[in-house]
Amino acid sequence: MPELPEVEVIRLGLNELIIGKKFSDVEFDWVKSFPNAKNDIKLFLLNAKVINIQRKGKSIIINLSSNYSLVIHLRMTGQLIYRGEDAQFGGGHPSESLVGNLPDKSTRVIFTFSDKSKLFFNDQRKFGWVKLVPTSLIEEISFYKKLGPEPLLKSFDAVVLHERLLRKANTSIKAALLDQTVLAGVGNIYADESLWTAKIHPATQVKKLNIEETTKLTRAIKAVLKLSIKNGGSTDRNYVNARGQRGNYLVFANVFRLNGKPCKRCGTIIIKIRVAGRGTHLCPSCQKIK
DNA sequence: CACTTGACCTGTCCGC
DNA sequence: TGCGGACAGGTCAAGT
Repeated sequence: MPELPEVEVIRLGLNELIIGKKFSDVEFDWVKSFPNAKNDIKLFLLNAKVINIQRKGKSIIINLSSNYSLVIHLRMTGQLIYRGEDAQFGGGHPSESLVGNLPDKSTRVIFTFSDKSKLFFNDQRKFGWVKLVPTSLIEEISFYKKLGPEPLLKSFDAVVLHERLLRKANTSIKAALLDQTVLAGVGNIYADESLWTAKIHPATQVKKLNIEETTKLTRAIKAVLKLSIKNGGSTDRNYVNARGQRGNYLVFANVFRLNGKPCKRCGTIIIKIRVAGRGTHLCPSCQKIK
């Protein structure tokens, strides 16, 4: 669920909250949530300071003064929540947080900074992970080697998307958009929203798209992602930002989770089908299969 | 080789 | 009320 906009909103929050802070302790009980921690944390995490925070696709990279980096993937249900030193509720605004006292039963890793504030990695379904890797080796991570272009860069345009789609000619456009090697950061919510905006049926074979449709789709992807970031991302089930607050994008959603409701463009009832093994929402009038 | 399916997990919801 | 099963959907490994 955390897709590009949600991860970007977390990054922006962490940028305000933890830059310059020094790690003083780390605790974890679920080994798979922090698989390589044992070997390296004492030398390269404790006493290291946070230099800056990046995002690549749906992952977060916290660069440290030790020339190591924490690489974090939230997968389905991961959360990164900062709490100030003065309260478990954090920041003195418990009512703003969707999350109660921390740690709770889905807390997997607890980072403590030297000022006693904490960063909690919560992950109900345990699919997410934190890894500590040398900063110089980040580009060698196989996931990053294969990762497609960032859709919000100016350099990402219809020509680039068309090129990336060439080797996926026989699959559906929805499967292609979800494929992180085609482009980075789009997941189920924004794939459905972008395809509705561009008036393309999600099951359309990639090779049947013309340049006009690819251009519309490129614009739609950028617009949808930007609107979501502006509104704090999508809280479908349990996404929260670094302050534990929910996002508001789904107020603006046009199809996602709106099956049974009228299409905002034409009034036809939105349906939910399965495409590429995923729940897929579309307007059967606006988005015709070719 | 391209593409699909299953595994990884837990919580929620639905039908019986 | 309890219980089994479907479902949620990101990524990798295994299978077709």
